[in-house]
Amino acid sequence: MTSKLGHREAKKLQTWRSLANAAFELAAERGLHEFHIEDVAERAGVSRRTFFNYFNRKEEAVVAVVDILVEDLLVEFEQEPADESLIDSVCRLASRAATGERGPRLAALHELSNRCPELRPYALGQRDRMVRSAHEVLIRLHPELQDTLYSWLLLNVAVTAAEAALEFGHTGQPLSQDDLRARLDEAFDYLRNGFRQPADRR
Amino acid sequence: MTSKLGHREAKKLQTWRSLANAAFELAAERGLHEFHIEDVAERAGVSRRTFFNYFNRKEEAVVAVVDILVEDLLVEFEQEPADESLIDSVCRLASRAATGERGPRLAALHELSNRCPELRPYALGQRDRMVRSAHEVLIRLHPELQDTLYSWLLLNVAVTAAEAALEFGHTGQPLSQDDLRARLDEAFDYLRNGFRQPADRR
DNA sequence: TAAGATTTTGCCCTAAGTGCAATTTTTCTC
DNA sequence: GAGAAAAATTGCACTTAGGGCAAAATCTTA
Repeated sequence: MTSKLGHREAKKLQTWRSLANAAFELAAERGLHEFHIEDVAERAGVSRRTFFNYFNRKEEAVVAVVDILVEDLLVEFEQEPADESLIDSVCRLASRAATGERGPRLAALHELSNRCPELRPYALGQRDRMVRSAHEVLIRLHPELQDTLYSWLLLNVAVTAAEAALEFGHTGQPLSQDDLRARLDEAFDYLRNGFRQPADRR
Repeated sequence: MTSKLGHREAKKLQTWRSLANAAFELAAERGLHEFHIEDVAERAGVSRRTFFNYFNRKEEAVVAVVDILVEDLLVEFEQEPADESLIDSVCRLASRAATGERGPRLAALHELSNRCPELRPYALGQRDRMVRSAHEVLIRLHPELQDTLYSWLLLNVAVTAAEAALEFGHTGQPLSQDDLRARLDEAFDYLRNGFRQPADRR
């Protein structure tokens, strides 16, 4: 990740991460409106003006933690066995995204954007960028799928499925890892076999 | 729509629409940054302060036109024949959303949010709210699907399909109605029959 | 038509957001 | 390793967003 970066770029990445983490923590602790950009800068050990060199608004910084969480996912995705069914690869990708250590932090952000409606658009923007990055990787792995509806739909649908699995328990308490995996399996079963009426399938 | 509203509420709706339209027009004419909220208020014939009684930010007002475009769609959706396959209903809903007179304006907003990255999060937020509204209608029609992954996934996937069909021609010129319908059919074919590899299907 | 409820508006203040130039930090070259 | 070049950080100034508050205007109801 940080492997081949000069000192300068490493430091930039470092402050970027500090700012993103600080913003996320503050939002999680106090709520989106109960802190100022100056607070974020201070916690990140940097000046207010510098914050604006990295982000345009508070909300952007808060959701940016997702980038930190998923960057290694894309690397793993790029190394999937090429002979495997694409949908299996994507399914495992989505599964890894929603489970493991990532789960709690993603869920926290998710809950945060439920509590603060102003945050939601930016969370969605983040999701959108994530899908596009994944799509680029996918096209690099399968150039023959360039400009096909299939590739784009598959990824969007996979992320939607993962989200739905995450969000589905509207009950407040987080899902267990097993429950989450079961939901993901259900969702991907629809993807594999088509959206017939649920009644048809039972 | 406007049928059973008192004079007061009708007027509120009226100014809401004026503001949304004014914001959208200004954004389309000049670009998102080349006008101020004061301009929106002026064009809508209302004070600057009043703008903030309806929207929190410029971007919200710009994307709000979508609400005006889709409100009648949901009414139609609610009146679908109950004995029809749900996926057929949803498919027709998506098709109606993307084609006809709505198409150009939705495409315009879409293009606008490509030109102005700051707008994109709010466009996504709008889409999200739209899906949720549709989901509420769907649950009213099919209460047995409440709290199922199926209903939520189906709708998300349908909208994604419609969007992908709209967006897919990245070529600048808008798609013909026939092309668009063909893409929608392709997308919904995946939904009906599952996401096998494209190669498996030909 | 008068009292009550709701919306609009103006005033004012804080914080967001940005250009610019000075300053500090890193990189490059010899 | 010293000094020039490049890039990042910072402070300062200034415009606009965003929103609280109370007065004015408008609508509703009896």
